[in-house]
Order: sequence, then structure tokens, then C-alpha cells
Amino acid sequence: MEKQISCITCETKSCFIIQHGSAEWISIIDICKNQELYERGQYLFREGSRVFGLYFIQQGKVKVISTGLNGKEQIVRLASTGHVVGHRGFGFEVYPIGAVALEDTIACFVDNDKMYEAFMNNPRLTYAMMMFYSLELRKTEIRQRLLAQMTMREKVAETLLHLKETFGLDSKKNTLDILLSRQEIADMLGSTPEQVTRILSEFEDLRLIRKEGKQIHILNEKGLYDIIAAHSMNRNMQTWHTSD
Amino acid sequence: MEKQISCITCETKSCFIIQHGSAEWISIIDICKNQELYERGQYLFREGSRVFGLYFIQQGKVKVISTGLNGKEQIVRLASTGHVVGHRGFGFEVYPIGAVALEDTIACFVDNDKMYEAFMNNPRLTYAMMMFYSLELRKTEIRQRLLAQMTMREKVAETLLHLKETFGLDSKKNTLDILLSRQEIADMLGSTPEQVTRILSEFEDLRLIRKEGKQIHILNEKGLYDIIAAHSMNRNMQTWHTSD
DNA sequence: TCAATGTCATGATATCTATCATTGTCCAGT
DNA sequence: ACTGGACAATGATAGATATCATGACATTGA
Repeated sequence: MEKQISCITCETKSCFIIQHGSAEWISIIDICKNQELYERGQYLFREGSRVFGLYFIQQGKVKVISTGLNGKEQIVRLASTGHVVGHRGFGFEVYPIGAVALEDTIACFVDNDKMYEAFMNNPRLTYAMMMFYSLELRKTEIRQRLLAQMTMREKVAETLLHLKETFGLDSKKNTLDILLSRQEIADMLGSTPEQVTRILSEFEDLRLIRKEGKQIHILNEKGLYDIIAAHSMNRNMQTWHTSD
Repeated sequence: MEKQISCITCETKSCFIIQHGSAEWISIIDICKNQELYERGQYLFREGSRVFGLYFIQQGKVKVISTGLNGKEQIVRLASTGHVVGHRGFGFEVYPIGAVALEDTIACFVDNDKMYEAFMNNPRLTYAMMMFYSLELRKTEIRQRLLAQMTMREKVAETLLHLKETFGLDSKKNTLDILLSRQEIADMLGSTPEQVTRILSEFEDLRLIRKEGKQIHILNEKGLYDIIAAHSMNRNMQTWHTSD
């Protein structure tokens, strides 16, 4: 709540509201939105909470998680600037998805009632949102193959490529522009930190990557790609798609 | 193409067009739709094909699949009457998802151009579609936990409960109202027919189910539920959600 | 009727991965 | 500089699952 950034002057051009909302509605959202800064590790919203609205990520990185009674956390999606996380729907629903900031993140919250009004008055916004969910659904469908069929070695290779596509490389150091603990990588794959470490060490021996604490340098992208070649059809097409 | 059923008289009230389209647009879709009968095993559309439009399932059951170069098929979603499968998007995209009829199925196809017009002229249809995708995305996100973290035993138990919820029971025989081969069940879980058989046999020994060829009787639903109890938080909430 | 075929069932074995245990390393706070 | 705590790396072991092999059974078509 420190220094609110107005939608009118906001630099995050990939925001759905800014891209697809009418000038009138951008102003309305600007007034009723609740912008907050979340520090690394802070929850945007918790699993099991009530349905309330959408969070538009203005700046930062977020993991969307689902945790069972056994306490094992599953990272179901990673989101960064311009993406949307949160609950849709109305009534008294709850659902077992939470979101946690991976680094300092600014997000704008709009509650469901106001979103409903916005959708009803901005058909293009609704359409864009539909297409967003549709694309996310496809990506998640394709991701099922990764989780169901690949070996851990393949999953780790895929994940490294996925992280590069999603977050890019630090322009200076040429490392993945995202810092994840071994535990967090394991949480994406349903594995363990030990297993992730072992496989990363193996990749390092093969000169595919170089580890430097949590920083990971990609040395041989094609080599990583070859590891998942048997499953590559998926990846190709996913890449074509996620390039928008 | 034998006996076309008109949207005007169609009994499938759960169809999105019928539920949310204006009278005018129901007529338009009625004229331009392409209704076809697909027999068991026939493709509605194939993996790697171009983006073209949506299929509204009027009657029947369909598996949505994704297959890699290794030939291993992954069932990413099951759909039945009233559901929508197919490609959204425009341009020259392709994507690695296909759909195959699990039993004789009637589906109505509407191409993307016409869908776009329909969305632009029926805000409530667009909104409903957005909510549909949003819900499907949640379900798929939750499903990631199943694939990533559960043991095969838990996955099979979960799948049996999932099939019961999705397709219900045959009212006469009290068996799951869907016939899947061991291979197909394995394809949902990224496993093998042998493994599925073994676990089903174990469940039969425990009097949780009874096998009769491909027909499966659920004898003790709570028993199946107990098997996945450690992960049940998910399941609970998923159930609350999918009950709409 | 009889093969031919496909599916299911089950055992034996090899492989992969989780778990447990230990050590090393970095960093923050005293 | 010391110390405790978190995280990473690595080895040993146990457990889970895929793979391979075989036989039973049902269905199809000649």
C-alpha cells in the first residue's frame, strides 16, 4: 500500500485490464483495486480460503501451489508479470490452491463482484480472459504427460528448459532468471531435493549446466533437449504455443 | 450426417450454445454447425492438426489424449455429454492434443471464425465459456498432484472414484457406466496395464470392487476413499467444485 | 469347429526412486 | 571469530514400479 501505481500510468502493458478494458473501466478498476507488495515467501492467498477474486501480477514472480494433508507441496504453475492468479467463481466455494511470492511481487487484487461487472461491460476483456484460460488449460494438459510418463531425469531436463522459456536468462550472468531451492524444483515434479540434486550434478558432469548455489547456467540447451527427445513432440508444440 | 438434430429441438440442455446463446444465434449455429456420429475408436480430431474450432458433445463419451513420439498415449481428460473439446485460437497453430470417441458419440462442430462471431455477439456465452475453462483449469491443476505425488495404488483408487463421479453408475448393474481397457486406465496414470490389473486384483481381494471383464462394480466406496486419505484434502475440494 | 487375435492375469526380475544418514557449505546473529 | 540453522551434496538401502515372460480366457472370422 506504500506507493500505489495507478492503472492510468502503469507500465505493465501486458496486464489484461490495461490491454482489453475500456478507458472508462480502466479508471473504475484503478479506483477499486487493492494493490499490495508481497515479499518472498508471503502468501497472496492461501489454500482452502474462500473464493474472492483475481490477482493481476504487476511485477514479480509467484508459485501457485496445492498442498495435501501429508504436507507435501505441489507447484502447479509459475506466474510472472502480466499473469493472473486467484479464484474465479461465486458463492461459498473454496478450493485447495494457494499462491506464494517467489520474490518481491506487486499484485493488484480485484474482487469477484467487480470482475463480474467488468466482464459484463467489456466483452473483449471477457474474450481475452477466456483465451488466456484456454491456453493455460492446454499447457497444463500437455504438462500432464511430463508428470505421468517421463523419468525424473527427463522431468528435470524439461523443467530447466521450461524455466528458461518462462523467466528467461539473466542478461549479465547468463543464468536462469529465477532462484528456486532444490525443494521447490522437487515440488514441481513430485520428487525430492536429493533426487533433484543428483540429477543436476549428473547434468553438470555432462557439461549441460553449471551450478552455482541456486543459480543455474544453461551450457548446452540442445543436450537438455536430447534427453527428452523421445517425448519431444509435445515440447515442440507446446513451445509453438507458449510463444505468444 | 444421417439424421441431423436441430439445435432448436435438441434435448441436450447442458450444451453451452443452447444455455447461453441468444435465440438468434442458436439459429445461426444450428445452420452452420456440422453434426457427426463418431463410432468407438474414431478420432474427432487428431494430434498435431491445425486449429479449427470447437466440438460440442451432444451425446457420448470422449477421451482427450496427447501422444509422444514414443507412442505412449496420455489421457488428459475425459468428456461426456455437454462438454466441449477441440482447439481454440486462430492462425496457424497446431497442438498435440487429439480426441477419440470411447463409445458412439454425436458431436457438433463449429469452426473458429463462427465461434469468434458468436462470442462477440453473445457476451453471456463468452462469460460462460470463460468460467468453463477456468473450472477445467482448476481441475487439471488439482489433478497434477495426483500424477506427481500419489503412488499407483492411490492413483488407481482415485481414478475409480473419479470415474464414478464423472460417468456415474449403470442403474441396473451398479457398475461404472464407462468401459475402459486396462491400457486406457494405465494411459490416464502413466502406468502399464499389468500394474493396473495387479492393483485392481488387490482391490478385489479387499472387497473394495468386483471385476467382471471391463465392468467394475464399486463395493466399498469409503474403502477406496481411505486409500487416498492422506491426500484427501484435494479430493474433497475438487468434489465440492465439480458438483456444478 | 478351430485357429488367430486381443485382452487379462500373474510371476520373476531389473530398474528407478524415495528414504535415511552423513558430511560439507554458506550465512546470519551473537 | 564462533555457532546454530538452513540448505546442498552424496552414499547406502529399501521399496515401488516397469519390463519381460507365460498362460488363461474370450471373441472373431474363416
